[in-house]
Amino acid sequence: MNGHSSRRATRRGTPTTTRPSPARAAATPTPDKRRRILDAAVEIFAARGFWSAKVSEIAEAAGVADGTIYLYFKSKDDLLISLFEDRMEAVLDNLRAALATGKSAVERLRAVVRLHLELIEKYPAMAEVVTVELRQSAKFIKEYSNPKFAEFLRLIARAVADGQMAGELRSDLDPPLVARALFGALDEIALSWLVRGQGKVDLGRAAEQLGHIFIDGLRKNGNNQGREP
Amino acid sequence: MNGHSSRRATRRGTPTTTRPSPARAAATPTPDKRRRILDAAVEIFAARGFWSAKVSEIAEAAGVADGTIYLYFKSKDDLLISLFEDRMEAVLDNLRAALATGKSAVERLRAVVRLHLELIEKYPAMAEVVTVELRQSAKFIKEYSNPKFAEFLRLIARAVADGQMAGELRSDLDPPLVARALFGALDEIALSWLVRGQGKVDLGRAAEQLGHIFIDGLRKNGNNQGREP
Amino acid sequence: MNGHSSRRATRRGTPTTTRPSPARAAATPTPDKRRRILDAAVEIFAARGFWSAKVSEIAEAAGVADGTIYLYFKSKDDLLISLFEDRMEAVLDNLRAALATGKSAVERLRAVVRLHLELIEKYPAMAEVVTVELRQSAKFIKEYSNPKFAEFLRLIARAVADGQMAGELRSDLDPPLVARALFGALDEIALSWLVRGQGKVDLGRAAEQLGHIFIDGLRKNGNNQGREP
Amino acid sequence: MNGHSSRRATRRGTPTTTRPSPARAAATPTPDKRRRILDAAVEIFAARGFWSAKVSEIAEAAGVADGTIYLYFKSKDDLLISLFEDRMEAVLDNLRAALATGKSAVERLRAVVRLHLELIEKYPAMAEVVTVELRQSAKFIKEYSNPKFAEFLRLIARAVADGQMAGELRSDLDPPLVARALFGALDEIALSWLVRGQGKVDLGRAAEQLGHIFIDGLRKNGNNQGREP
DNA sequence: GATGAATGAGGCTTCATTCAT
DNA sequence: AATGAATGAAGCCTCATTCAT
Repeated sequence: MNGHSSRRATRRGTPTTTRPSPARAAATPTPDKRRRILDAAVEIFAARGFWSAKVSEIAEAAGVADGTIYLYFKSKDDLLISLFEDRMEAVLDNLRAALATGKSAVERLRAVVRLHLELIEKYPAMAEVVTVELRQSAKFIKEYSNPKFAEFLRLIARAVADGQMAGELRSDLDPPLVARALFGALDEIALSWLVRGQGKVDLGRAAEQLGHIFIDGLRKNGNNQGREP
Repeated sequence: MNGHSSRRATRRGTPTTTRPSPARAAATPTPDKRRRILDAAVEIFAARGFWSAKVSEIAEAAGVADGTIYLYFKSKDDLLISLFEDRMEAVLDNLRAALATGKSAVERLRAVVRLHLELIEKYPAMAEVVTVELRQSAKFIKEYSNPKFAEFLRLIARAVADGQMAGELRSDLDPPLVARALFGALDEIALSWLVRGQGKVDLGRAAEQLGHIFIDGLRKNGNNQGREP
Repeated sequence: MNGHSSRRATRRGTPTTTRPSPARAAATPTPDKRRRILDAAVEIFAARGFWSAKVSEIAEAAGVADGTIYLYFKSKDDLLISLFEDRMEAVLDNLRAALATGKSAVERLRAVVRLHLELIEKYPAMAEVVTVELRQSAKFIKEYSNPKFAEFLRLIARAVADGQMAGELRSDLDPPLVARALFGALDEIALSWLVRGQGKVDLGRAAEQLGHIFIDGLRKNGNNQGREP
Repeated sequence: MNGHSSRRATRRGTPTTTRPSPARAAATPTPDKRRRILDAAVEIFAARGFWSAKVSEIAEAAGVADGTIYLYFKSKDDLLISLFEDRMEAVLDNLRAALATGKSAVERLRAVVRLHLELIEKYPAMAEVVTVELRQSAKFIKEYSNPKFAEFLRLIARAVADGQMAGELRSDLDPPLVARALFGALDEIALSWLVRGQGKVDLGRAAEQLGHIFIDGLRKNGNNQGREP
């Protein structure tokens, strides 16, 4: 999120302020054009999907000329990749915050679920891109290794492993697999919320229930004693 | 999926020749062209993704002319939709078989997980399309209601509800939400298996663990008594 | 000229007659589309130069759709290359005819000059492309070896060598260098005729004089005895 | 060469600094920017051809900003034209020197050939531009009259005419045509040397032989008595 | 004068779809 | 029904040129 300047396209450096005069906060000629393009791109990609989105639409939404996009990104593909990395950073920050929350593993995992869905709720376009477009075509799933997403899974897996070592969680389960299952569940819930139109699904309640499912399971009279009404 | 291809129709029976020129060898008797096209489409869509796949590639793989595809499908979009519905029928059959398996709700859900992953393992291209392309661009998630997939979720949700009514499963959870969570988890596992290259992930073991997670939860000393080593 | 089918672009073969019925000379659906495109291309390239020529202009001049060009040629570059090879074949045929003409080396070389300029006069657009565009940018002079042109020079050089061995021509001169010098002179004359607008320069007279220069030299009272008025 | 054209008023006098910032190290005193741009342009045009060359490449090679080029030249076209005129001046100077050399017409023409090829050898990039790019697209051959080149041909033609009037050269040949033929031969030799990579062709020997061809012709026992080994 | 970020018109090329055979 | 050559709309990207600083 912060300072992810990767993938500059032209030989010219970042279009920073022409003159770096000390007390010059505003009036920069092109303050954050890259950011404006990224922000426009999330919206357009979310609304129309990567393949249907036209570069010129993004340019228009960003309030720049078509060609300007290519001063900041090598290609339309590069724009999507950069967008992933940029937004995944926010997702990761959110995840890290969730994992820093509680004391017990159980509490931390519940927080992961809750905060992730809250993030989705707050930034639906970002969610759309990260959730839907992420799975996209071979081009981006197979040929692009997606390190940020790998990090996402790794953090969850580590939290699970910690819980196992602390004796809180059963240890006969693969942490990476648990991480994938949890992410898959979260992602599917998010997708249904995005697609159904936000309103038919209550993400807050969904978070609570997802916690129950993963922590205590579906079986009656299990870990969930005392929680049933 | 088995009758592959040929690239040129093997004639048989009546001389379908457009114009009865004497020695006409390639007259194409049109046996099951639609099926051949669908079979070719799964492979191509799975390998290259919907947007990158070219109609002519599918035609070539199916052993028909480009134009022939349009005798059976209205458009490339329609081909994808038809493909979904066709393959989802197989997925649904598989699901129905799973739900008819055991006696208890718990057993049935475990079977769902196991059989679904077995199906994935058996037909990776189909899985690729159903799993990855399904999420595809807004075009198909938003504008197309996808009735087969809805049926898929409904069947699982009903099984959960049945388990709740039978007192086997805790009843404070929304069956539809549980269905989505379970599907999401399954789907993500499937995806990782598809993408990682089959071999690094053991789907059989994954099925078993997914069952534990959903039925008994992650918490130690919960429903899972007696199962830990 | 004859049968130079090189560089077919698509996977489909040469769009030959649909049905090769024996006595079928006319009515071929796409008889010579490739030829029509090449013919249009000479005109457009000659008139505007390769870089300024637009593919759509060529398509229009050929009476085909833009995309059709790409059924026959891989790219605009390929179109130019193919054009060279096609027209150089005509130039080579012409050269071969010239070299087969007379008995003595001197007569043959005079014929080369005369027939070459006659060809230029007859097909100015072809000449423009072969003469001007041939020299073009690095792309086509350096990266493309231009075998037909090499053949052109080789044939002249061989004729010179033959003349030397026959004792007709002085033997202290490099045949390849003589070939280049002769071609350069011819080419420059052609160019000036093309550029000046045909009419100010009399190519017939030019041919005669070029013959004198190369065969007998500029010096007075030399080989040219008896020819001065 | 000197004082050419300018296309932009050269200012003088007042301190040109935009803002008199104290420690401005790279204020570029604008010494000879125009020359630096031209020098960079020869190299770039020679290496990549006019149409492939990018203005920004030239700017970079010249060590100036893109926009600066437009302070000295109206357009990319104008830059090429100016470059021609600039370098042709050098070529003309060289030609004038050659023509001032010997006493007899024959000696002067031999000197023209020799000195021209020596110039080519010394400044290949210049030669590339003058030789290859000169012929370039209709845009520059047809719409631009190229006065310097006309002067080049005129000087040679005049030398030929002088030789004819002095009785040294045969007078049944058109001096302008002889000039074109000689230039064409020279140019083709130069081109082959440029393209073949310098080394495979010996320009010194080529000059000597070209002299023989043009002065004495190819025919044995002609003007060239006593010169054959 | 100098800069270089921004512009935006324009071209090559792709590919879903059509239709004469 | 089947073919596959032809179509032509549309999009990504380039790059000469401008202009605010």
